[in-house]
Amino acid sequence: MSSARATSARDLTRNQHLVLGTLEKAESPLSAYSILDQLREEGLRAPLQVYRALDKLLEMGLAHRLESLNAFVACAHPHCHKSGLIAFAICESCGQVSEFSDDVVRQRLDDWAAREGFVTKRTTMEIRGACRACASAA
Amino acid sequence: MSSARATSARDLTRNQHLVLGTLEKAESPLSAYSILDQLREEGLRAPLQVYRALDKLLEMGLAHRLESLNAFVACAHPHCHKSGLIAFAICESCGQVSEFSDDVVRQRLDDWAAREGFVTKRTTMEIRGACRACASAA
DNA sequence: GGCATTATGTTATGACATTACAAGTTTGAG
DNA sequence: CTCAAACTTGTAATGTCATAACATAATGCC
Ligand SMILES: [Zn+2]
Ligand SMILES: [Zn+2]
Ligand SMILES: [Zn+2]
Ligand SMILES: [Zn+2]
Repeated sequence: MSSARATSARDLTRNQHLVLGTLEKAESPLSAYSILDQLREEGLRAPLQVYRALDKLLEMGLAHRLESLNAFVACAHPHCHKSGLIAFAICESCGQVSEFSDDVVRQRLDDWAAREGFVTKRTTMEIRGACRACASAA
Repeated sequence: MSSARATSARDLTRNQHLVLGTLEKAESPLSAYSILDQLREEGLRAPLQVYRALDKLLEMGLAHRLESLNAFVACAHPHCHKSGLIAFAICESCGQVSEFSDDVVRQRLDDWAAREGFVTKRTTMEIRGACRACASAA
């Protein structure tokens, strides 16, 4: 099998496909358990089924984990993650998440790491606050 | 009462003092439950006693929460948090945490927020990897 | 004292994540 | 084809992190 959709390195399994679909339809980050609840009628029953799918999706760069929320989102830019450092702005009012990157920031952190001899494996950067719409509504 | 130690705005309560002391003695971030375990002999019994103390310590800037670990550390620079943005480098091998700040990074994020109309409340920035000692040992 | 405010103690519960084991699928060597 | 290795899935139980709800005690102001 395996026809068109070359998502990344390989095709998705059924569970991975279901989980990613749920994340893509959502307007806000979802916890693993709320993903599970939305997929009960598809036959999923245990948290591990979701966590296993999420692990692979994170590896492939198709989803991200928001550490400050213990929640997950589908990647907003599946095709351009060259930067290597992604930042998230999370609206605490409406839940919307914006994904962006900044080469200057990446460079400054790389410089710091080089000076300190620190070998970076992964960086998380999360800005919490209110998006334009919610900020002006308040 | 209340003599010398003007930690911040006010003196610490007994529980706050115990929790902060535990964090300061630790060489790595501690979870709330491991703080609790270390304070059983001081009379603490329930998670909430620790979480309440931590909440106040975070407010006062005497401790920080590491979102990517669900753990807490004592602040390394209690007297100079003017920058408003603190980054943490966490060694996944030895657990050591370095706390630093970078005005250029802060400025870039402020600029992004200004462009987007995003009102920032709080920013977390955590670099995971290996410190110099552990990286060269490996 | 009387009353508001703040800190504490205790139990129960909720939310997030993993361990351990069993069973089914796929794939490819022989 | 047959068998076994490698991988994926299913399930139950457990572990870890955090808060809700309620009761009690100390503190400070009038
Ligand atoms: Zn992305
Ligand atoms: Zn919003
Ligand atoms: Zn600090
Ligand atoms: Zn180290």
